[in-house]
Amino acid sequence: MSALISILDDEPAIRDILSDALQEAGYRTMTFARATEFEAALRKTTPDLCLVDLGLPDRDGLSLVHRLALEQGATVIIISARAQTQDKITGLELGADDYIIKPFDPAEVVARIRARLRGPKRQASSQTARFEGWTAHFDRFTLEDAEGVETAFSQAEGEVLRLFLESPKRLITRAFMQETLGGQAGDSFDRAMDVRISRLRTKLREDPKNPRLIKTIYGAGYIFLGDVSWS
Amino acid sequence: MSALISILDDEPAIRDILSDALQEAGYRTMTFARATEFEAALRKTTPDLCLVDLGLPDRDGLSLVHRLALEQGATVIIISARAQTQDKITGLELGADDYIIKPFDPAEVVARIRARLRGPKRQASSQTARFEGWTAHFDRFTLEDAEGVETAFSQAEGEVLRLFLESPKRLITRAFMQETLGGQAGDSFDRAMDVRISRLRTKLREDPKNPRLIKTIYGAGYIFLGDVSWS
DNA sequence: AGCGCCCGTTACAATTCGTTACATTCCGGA
DNA sequence: TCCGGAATGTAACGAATTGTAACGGGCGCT
Repeated sequence: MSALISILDDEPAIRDILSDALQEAGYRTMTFARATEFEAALRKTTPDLCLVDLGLPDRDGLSLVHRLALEQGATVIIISARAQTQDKITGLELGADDYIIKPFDPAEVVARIRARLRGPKRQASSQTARFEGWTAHFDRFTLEDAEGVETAFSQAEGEVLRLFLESPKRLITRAFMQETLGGQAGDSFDRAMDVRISRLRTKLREDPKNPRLIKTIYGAGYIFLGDVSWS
Repeated sequence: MSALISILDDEPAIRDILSDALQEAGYRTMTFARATEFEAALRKTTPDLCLVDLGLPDRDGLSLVHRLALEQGATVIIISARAQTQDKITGLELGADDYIIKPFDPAEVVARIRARLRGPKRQASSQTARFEGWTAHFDRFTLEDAEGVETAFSQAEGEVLRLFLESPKRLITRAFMQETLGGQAGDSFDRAMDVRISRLRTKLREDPKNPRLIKTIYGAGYIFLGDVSWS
């Protein structure tokens, strides 16, 4: 299943252009004309990335961006006709990940979205992460508990763990995981991801009834809780 | 310690402008005129972010970007005079995180760098609300009573609880709840909302005959009583 | 080949949450 | 006050989603 991208713009032509280009590129899209509709949909499904047009008629777009980006931790790209540097700075400061000016080339928008969904970069030197008494050594593929006991984790488990540790306290959708970890997109529902998570939870000694670190969000994805520091 | 930013550009004026603006913004900077110097420095220190000018005299900039971004995992922003869409796409495809066109406004560059460095570290603000001896942890999906005992609540229950806690002591109509929480506004009355509230009341240990916190207004909706303080 | 480990697949159990069914409560009118 | 229909409470059911034990193919190693 590919990543889901929400488009919020009051001009139907813009919505269509973006939606077509993104679907052509293999993404799923949802379009909204008004902020209220968009917010209603947000309660049900969580998009992997939001394209938001500023200058909506029914709401202050910047406050929406702020709520989305900083409070909810979503990935947001602003699309706007306002090309002043100050507008861009304000938008980025409020939490947007990118700021694209109208008129735009759909191909560039797609490229910028790809760059965002590629996932957070890690410093080549950062191969160790500490969190909640654990230490993950990605160079050695081991997980060290508070007492210093090391347990090995495998490649697949490490990919998932790394994804979590790179974006703690943020919702990670199933779609995004498959996109990033390269599970084959397509017909079969991918239970492989569930199994990976299950195995990872076992190594983290999570209580199945009451997971403290990897929390499931029914119908959406997972959230990794816990403060992470890389070194 | 502030983040370290490497600047690679063959024009001294550009290097100075960028370096000054970034230091003004609180970053440490290192500047390089040629790719070879830059690569030599890379072996000693790893910058948190690299600003790379394409069109360097002594090397194909794109291959440098590719090595930096995809192989070494560095965060790279391209600065270039080439404004064609295809150039941007190629740069982003090769692993750059952003692509800024010359001439640029230094303030915008700083804003975009801030947005990049904020990236993976961004955490959803911890959402907790205290009311009448209870503490609701929306980041953890748990409800903590006065003794510190935590009970988990589910996604759907949390949506309703959040709605109440955001508007305490005010009437919340049934219609508003359905619109906001996205239940299909179909033909039939949505009993799902009643059920959600019922389940929530159970977790709040409400006396069914005499609810203290979630009060029903017959024919209208609900009111959440109780003083709420968010943090 | 034989063994062992990784990891996706399958099958089944558990959970979530909307729907249904019925009990209970509310409120206006007789 | 009593009655009846509408509104609300909630237990029970079931479809969809998720957890995980078990199986087996693929691959490297001896």
